[in-house]
Amino acid sequence: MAPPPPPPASSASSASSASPPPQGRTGRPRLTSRAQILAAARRLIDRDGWEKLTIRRLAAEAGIGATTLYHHMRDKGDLLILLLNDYVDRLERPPLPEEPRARILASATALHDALAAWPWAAEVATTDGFVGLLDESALWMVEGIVSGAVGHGCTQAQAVGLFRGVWYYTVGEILVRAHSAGRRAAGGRPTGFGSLDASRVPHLAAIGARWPELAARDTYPEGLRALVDGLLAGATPTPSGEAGRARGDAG
Amino acid sequence: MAPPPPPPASSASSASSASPPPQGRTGRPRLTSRAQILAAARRLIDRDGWEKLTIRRLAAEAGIGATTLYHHMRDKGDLLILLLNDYVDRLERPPLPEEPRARILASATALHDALAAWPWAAEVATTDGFVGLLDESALWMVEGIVSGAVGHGCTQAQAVGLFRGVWYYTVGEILVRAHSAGRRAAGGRPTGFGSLDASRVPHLAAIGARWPELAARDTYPEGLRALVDGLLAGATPTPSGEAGRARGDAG
DNA sequence: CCGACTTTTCGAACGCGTTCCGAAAGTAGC
DNA sequence: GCTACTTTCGGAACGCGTTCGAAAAGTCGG
Repeated sequence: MAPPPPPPASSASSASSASPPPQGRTGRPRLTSRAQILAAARRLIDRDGWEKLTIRRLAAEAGIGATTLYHHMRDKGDLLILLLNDYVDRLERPPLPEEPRARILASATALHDALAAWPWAAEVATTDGFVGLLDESALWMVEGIVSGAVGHGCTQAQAVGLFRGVWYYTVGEILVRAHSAGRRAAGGRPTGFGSLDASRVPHLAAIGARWPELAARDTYPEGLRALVDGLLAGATPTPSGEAGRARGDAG
Repeated sequence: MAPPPPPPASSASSASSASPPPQGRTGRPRLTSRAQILAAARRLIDRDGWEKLTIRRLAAEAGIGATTLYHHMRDKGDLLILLLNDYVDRLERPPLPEEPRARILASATALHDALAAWPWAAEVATTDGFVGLLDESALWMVEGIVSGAVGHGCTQAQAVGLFRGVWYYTVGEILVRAHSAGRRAAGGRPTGFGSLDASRVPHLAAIGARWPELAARDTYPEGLRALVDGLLAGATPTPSGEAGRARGDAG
């Protein structure tokens, strides 16, 4: 029954720093470093757009065979996470508020904005253990949410639960936004709103043609506030360790 | 700035009923009906599993050429939505509570459970205008959420906003769950929890190895309740049409 | 110097979703 | 019975992510 969502880990398949083992290594030496591949990927994206980032094109840009790339990364998702860490690394890190609730909201908004500004985030954001694949330089957003929850009096379990709720809501918004934008860029129909049976779905029929207008608004902040307030209200305000663990969580 | 999320429409590219134009039609007559294709798809899924549902295999199962399928549906996403509607049609429709908040929760849970039980939902749930592609026999879940919101005193804008919040949260949970389950089925590493810098991310470091255990719990219901309560609390309780539209929504 | 051993490189191939375009098979008008 | 016209059919091909296996290029122990 319990779904297995993103757990963190220090360094998984895709580490961040280019490990320096050019000394006394056995086997054929590499002709291309990971840094060179990432640089080629950035060049390719800047020049042709991120949807043109394919394995073969990247290999051509880097001047190597396509299959050689698979000795530097497990699959394309790995490459995207590498690029994401690289992108977040360059991001400036704003100061977070001290007040717990404000810190949660600021951290979540930073997380959301980082993903929203990264058009190809949708392709990896739901990877198993995604959060655990982030560099420590990106984990400050997760830390901000968890620390805010703990600072408000949540137990560890409640804090992780709050983060997961925020994560689900955020990643859902990002993915729907990304796919809508993609289709909208293509020649999509305006999705008018035709004949709904008013006796079966009266409220939807009443909204009718207004739906597209209403659904086009950016309601992420309101939803985030509502979610966080609701979760914080359900959390025990006893700041002592694990007390009251039976309340407010899946018992 | 405003993202364009799922708007409904009565019947888009993928209608539900097999239209009956076998009379006086010009052009070459079809050898295969849409119903036959869907039946072949269900057969294929039941026999080999849904991950084996590919265009070519489906064509072979239906006894037609692969490219012929594209005269019956726009693309594979269309096929999946056809199958989803077909699946939801057979679903029993539980009675919904009268009380607005309870109706919202019941409708959202039904939506969530329907998607969660449909393993390939993740591939289409974020399609642009997804909700609008649903048959009326599936829209009762959306109607339940919107009607609950309106019944609580929300304006149309607030009701649509509430639905979108619930939709984002739900689809995020579904997608993360689906991708986690997929990887976990394969030989995934246990995602332990290595060495985090306690001075940079103290709370994450403190949680440490407990994260997987805490993240494995099913916290969807708590998050849903929190989100709905928060959004209802922010909505104006004036049940008169569009009054108070400036409050609680994107002004 | 020479065979193990290890690692990298990459051409060939697979199955995928999808597009192109010519051939086939009907109806409609004459 | 012909000639349009319209629609369906499906083989060929494209680019995609990914796997396989053989060749290449180093280190190491003797």
